[in-house]
Amino acid sequence: MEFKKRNGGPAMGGASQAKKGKMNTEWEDSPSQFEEELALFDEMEMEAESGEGQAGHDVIPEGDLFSADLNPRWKRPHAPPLQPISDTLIFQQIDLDYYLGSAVAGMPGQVQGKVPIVRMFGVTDSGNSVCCHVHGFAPYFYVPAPNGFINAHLAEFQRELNSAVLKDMRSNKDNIAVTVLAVDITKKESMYHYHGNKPLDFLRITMAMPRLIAPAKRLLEQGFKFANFATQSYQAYEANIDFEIRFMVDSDVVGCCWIELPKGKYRLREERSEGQTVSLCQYEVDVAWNHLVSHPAEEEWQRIAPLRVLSFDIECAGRKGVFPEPEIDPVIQIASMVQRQGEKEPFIRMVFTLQSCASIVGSQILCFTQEKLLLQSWAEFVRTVDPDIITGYNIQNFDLPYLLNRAATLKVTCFLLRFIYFDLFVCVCKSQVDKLSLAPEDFIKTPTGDLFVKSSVRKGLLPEILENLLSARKRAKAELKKETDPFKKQVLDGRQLALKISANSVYGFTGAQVGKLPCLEISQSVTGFGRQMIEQTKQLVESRYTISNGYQADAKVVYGDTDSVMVKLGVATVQETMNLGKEAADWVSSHFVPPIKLEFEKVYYPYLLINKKRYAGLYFSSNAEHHDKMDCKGIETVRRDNCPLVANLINTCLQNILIDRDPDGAVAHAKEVISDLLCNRIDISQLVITKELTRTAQEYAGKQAHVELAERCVFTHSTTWSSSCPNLYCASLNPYWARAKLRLAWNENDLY
DNA sequence: CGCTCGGCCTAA
DNA sequence: TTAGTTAGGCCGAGCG
Repeated sequence: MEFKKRNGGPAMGGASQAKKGKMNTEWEDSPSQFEEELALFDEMEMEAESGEGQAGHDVIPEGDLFSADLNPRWKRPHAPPLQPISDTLIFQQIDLDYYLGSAVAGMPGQVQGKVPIVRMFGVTDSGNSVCCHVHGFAPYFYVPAPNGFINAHLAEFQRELNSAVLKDMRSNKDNIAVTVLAVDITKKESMYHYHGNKPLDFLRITMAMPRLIAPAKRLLEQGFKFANFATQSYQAYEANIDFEIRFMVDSDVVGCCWIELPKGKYRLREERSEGQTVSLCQYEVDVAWNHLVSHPAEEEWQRIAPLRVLSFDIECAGRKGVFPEPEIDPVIQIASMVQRQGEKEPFIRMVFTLQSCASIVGSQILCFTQEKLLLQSWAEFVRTVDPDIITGYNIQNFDLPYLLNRAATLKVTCFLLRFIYFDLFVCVCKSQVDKLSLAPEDFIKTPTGDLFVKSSVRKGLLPEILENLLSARKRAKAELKKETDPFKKQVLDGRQLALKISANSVYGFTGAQVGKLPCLEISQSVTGFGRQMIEQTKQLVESRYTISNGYQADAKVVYGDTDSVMVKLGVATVQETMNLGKEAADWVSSHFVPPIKLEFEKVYYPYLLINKKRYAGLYFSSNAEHHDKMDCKGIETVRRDNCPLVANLINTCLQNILIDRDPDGAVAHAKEVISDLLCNRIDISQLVITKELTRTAQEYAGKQAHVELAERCVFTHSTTWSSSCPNLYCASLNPYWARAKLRLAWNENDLY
């Protein structure tokens, strides 16, 4: 479940990112509009419930344990009987992992000892939960077959490798008898480089369990001998593929896709009492890996099952100034909401509190006199609600571990919830050009001198992946256009964005030094092409858009970085600049080989170019009458290693310059701020930003810290004027702690 | 004072 | 066990 793995919330930088335990000493929020809405909601809820004969109160008297009978609506929908012989089982898979377990009778694969079993958790259209055990899939990798290797050698190779791996084991807790399940010969080509479209013999080596892949690879690479073949090193291929991923690729399963188990092709585990089932799911089934059907996420298979999402947040009674510790500080409140995927409102809002608590609008409250009962009861609540997804702000790093540790400290029995806690390119070497007798028109040389064969000779793997991604995005965009349901629209928009990001990231991982598919030639060639294209664009634009060609001004490329160029076209209005910019982009594109093209993106007016990777400007994209925003790149205003005083000052000065067109006003403002600083009229919190400062302030805890910090800041500050450049104004502050150097400099020539 | 280096953060 | 990249600006520290 990806949602659970991630840290929630915005990045705030540094160690203080970790969620703080909250103190319950003060209530700072005043009644808000949100609360009024909740009150309204509550009234409606009351009315609805009284019709069903529900209790009207929302605060449950102290001491009551949560009971599943409290509200039957909270339970997952009843699961109708399932007949594997006549019923097809279809569910959306939301989590996938594997474990080592005993083979199940009637399922394929090894029978003896522990075998790897893939486990999928999912939800049906009717909201019933499914745990599906998938049998018979084993991990494998490849090595090139040595010269002279024939089928008759397979058995000997397998036997030798098997005993080598067995001998290599330090202990054999699982009593593994067989390590190498199979070896067969297949025709394959290495993805790296072009080999003249001639697949070679590779040995596909299937192991009994995933953790045997690494030792087998190591033994083969170190030098392996069998039969009459000399000791040699075998290079392993695809030995670094995670078992889950291997399974997903081979069975066409992708994240959160829909899975179909055809009738008659799976078994239902029924006897709960005999311990057959291992999960709390309503249906627990076994299936052979080659019998499950995975549906590509297109059309109706893009829908989302009615997943149950629990979000929660805990409050601890911390000691003053100390981060709460589960061994000491009690959990005093757990607020939980549960919502079904696709519904607008949560159908459960529950607050579990220690001691009494005022009524909270919109929520039901359970009060406890003992913390132990609170935790026990909440665990029971979660089991009843049976969420598919558990989420919350940083719960993975704070709330969940805290609850588990606290429950252990208090010796709460049955707290341990059954959380799923989730336990190329052508695929050329220069020396090969002669060998494979490639004609010059068969390959191209990139700006970095690397050679790639053209797709007419052999289409690479990466172009294939990219084409698939881009065409899938095209389809998603087309569906988005005709879709009217706003919710489905969101899903489709997310899908097309994800596909775009995936396509862009293809380049990224070829540059990774340690990764699944490193290829420096590709990443360097990509950047090389980028540089070349910028250069070409500059030549083209500056040669065509000139006064002598009848244009208003000589165009000038003012700035460019990696994949973009800023052109000063010299026309009077933003609208004219947009028109000319679009025309120029199309014209330049016509000089590039498709699908490469130059796109018009935006107009900056005015544009303050401070340095490479540092500029600001008013950003116009669609409407020439109004700028969308003041865009700042790389400047103090967007950097987090400056105190707010600096960012605010620079921001105001930029507004003066760009929006008000008043550079003198900017200087005046900067002088005023410096003067305020000198006269100690600046709020110290404007200077507090660095981690060190924040920490120091916490240590002092209280006003005393502010006084001390203020004294030190004023004591250490100094100002300097630059005599050489009247437009450069500089003041440095507190060199010891806060990086608070103010700098404001511009040159009229830099303003476009 | 000027230079280089490492640390940090951003652009793309 | 776990991992996208390079280019580049600015600051502070250390050195001669």
